[in-house]
Amino acid sequence: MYVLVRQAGGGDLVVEPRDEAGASLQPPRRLSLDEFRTFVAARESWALEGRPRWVWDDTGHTYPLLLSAGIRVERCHDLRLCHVILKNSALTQLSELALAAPDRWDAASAVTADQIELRATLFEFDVDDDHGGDDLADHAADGTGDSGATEPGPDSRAPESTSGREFRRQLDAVASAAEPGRLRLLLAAESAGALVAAEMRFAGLPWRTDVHNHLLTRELGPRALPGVRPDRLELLAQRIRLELDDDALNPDSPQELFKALQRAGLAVTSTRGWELKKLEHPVIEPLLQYKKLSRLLSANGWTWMESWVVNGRFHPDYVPGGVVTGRWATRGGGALQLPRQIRGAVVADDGWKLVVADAAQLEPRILAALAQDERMATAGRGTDLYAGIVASGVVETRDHAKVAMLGAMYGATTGESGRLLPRLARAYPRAIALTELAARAGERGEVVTTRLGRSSPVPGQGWHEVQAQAYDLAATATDERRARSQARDWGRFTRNFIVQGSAAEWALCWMAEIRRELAALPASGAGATSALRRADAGPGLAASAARPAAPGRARAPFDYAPHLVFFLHDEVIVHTLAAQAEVVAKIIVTAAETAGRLLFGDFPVDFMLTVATVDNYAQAK
DNA sequence: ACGATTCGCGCG
DNA sequence: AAAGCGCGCGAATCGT
Repeated sequence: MYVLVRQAGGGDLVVEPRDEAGASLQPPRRLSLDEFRTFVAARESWALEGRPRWVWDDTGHTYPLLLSAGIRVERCHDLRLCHVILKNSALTQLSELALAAPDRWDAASAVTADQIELRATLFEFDVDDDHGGDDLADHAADGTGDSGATEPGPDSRAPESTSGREFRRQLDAVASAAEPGRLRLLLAAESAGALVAAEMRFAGLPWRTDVHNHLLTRELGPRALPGVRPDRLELLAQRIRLELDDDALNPDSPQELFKALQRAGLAVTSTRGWELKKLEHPVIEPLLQYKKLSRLLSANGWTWMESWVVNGRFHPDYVPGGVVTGRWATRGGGALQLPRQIRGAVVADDGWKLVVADAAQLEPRILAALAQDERMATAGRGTDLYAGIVASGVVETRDHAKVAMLGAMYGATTGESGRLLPRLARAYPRAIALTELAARAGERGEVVTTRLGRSSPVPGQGWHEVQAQAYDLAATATDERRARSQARDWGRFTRNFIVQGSAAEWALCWMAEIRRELAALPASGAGATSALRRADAGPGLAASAARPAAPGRARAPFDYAPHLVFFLHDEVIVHTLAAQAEVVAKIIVTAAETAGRLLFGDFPVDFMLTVATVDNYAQAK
């Protein structure tokens, strides 16, 4: 069963039950937020199979509102995210949805990205009453409570909402696909990811600003006024000026620095760290040190801390489906780039633990399964995959195995990676053939598709023009070179797309399973409550252990039950009461196995995890 | 003066 | 051009 949910003005919501085919079961009803909470609670208490899938335009828009009202749902269907998948998927190319002219569902992603400007107003959500207003007027007339007053179904006299139409269009598209099961799983996983993203943002990553400040002070020296370098940074700047004999040099300016390095007789082509590292000169060491520290200051210094950490929690804005491959992106705060240097500031609350889990060599394992390459899968069975490749005698060192594999998946042709590739191809012909196949398709401008059915974008108009130009009679050698190079670029993209995209699907399934199992844990009850009480009573603990609900915010389950707090492509963190850490770790491991089966059935590939139960993130790995 | 682009570097 | 994929972000720099 499905229930369509739309936000109405004044915080009300309009609900409309739909059957498996998307047909209306009851006329839409308008509910207040309180009524809606009761409505949801009743249905979420049903057995899992009976629980509805809540269908709405945009999880990132609607769900935060529900979360702050203390409402959690088990599963949803995110029309915006699912539309993008179905519109582009090679599996639904002939569906009405895919063939339709671009409409507001295609513009939706761009619009919401601009609309949502929550940086300064964490947790202050406005109800959207701009779109769907026309439908609302009709539905509002139905009143609340008197279900059955209107004839249900698409033949209903009231015009169907755009969301309702879109929903049925999406169900039709899925049903028309050759293997609807794959897409169904993908849409469910994508939508579950959207729920996770909203919940993680809502709960936040535990962040100790005092520890962060301590780390910064130790590295940089005490905080300085804006525009002034902290001591240690200034000292390094002085040394750099001295070594390069340039009193006025600003080491932050690549131009100035480049000239100064040249003057000092260093043959550099840029000021990049990796290039400097190869040089011998007294300025190199302080310069590299300076770069490292100045990066820390500008990217994750005190300013960052003050803008992104609220009440001991970092609330990054995750963007599910933000990357074409299906990976998440983030907006603001740089959550996917938290440098190792400051991970020590991610500290579990007192009496709590962080369970940090990371999928080991995820992408090569995904490749092995995609290609049904049993030899490669065997190399990774029960062990580090790269070590397994070494043990099979394919290459000499783990480092070689890794660089060769990455090169195969990214399309490296030169250097060490390129040299090792033939050995990999001999040992794992199926896997390497698959990457080559994907690359060739991309070079021809064709689309490739992930395991569950997410397809790569078609190269833009400019791309085709350049290709066409190379075939013109008047084509110059430059035209041809440009076309070839561009084709190879796109080939490397599609080569990587199938692996990165399928890995992203695995990760979504993994997370969805974790989320579901965590929610199914028996309420931690006495243990949790007493832990919180103790913390409340203890003066030293009060600040972090018992997190009082922020003003105007309902107390969410995340304040006492184990919950996901971070996700980074192939890594998750669960924040949990210490007593439950062990069962949480078990859930995470089992979820990885389940995700593997969901994607690849019985194909015997292991998805190994590194799991660590720690007090702070820096202790993991 | 200000938006767009480039550089450089953090993460997977 | 590091050696190949995908990102976000801040500061410097470019362009108008």
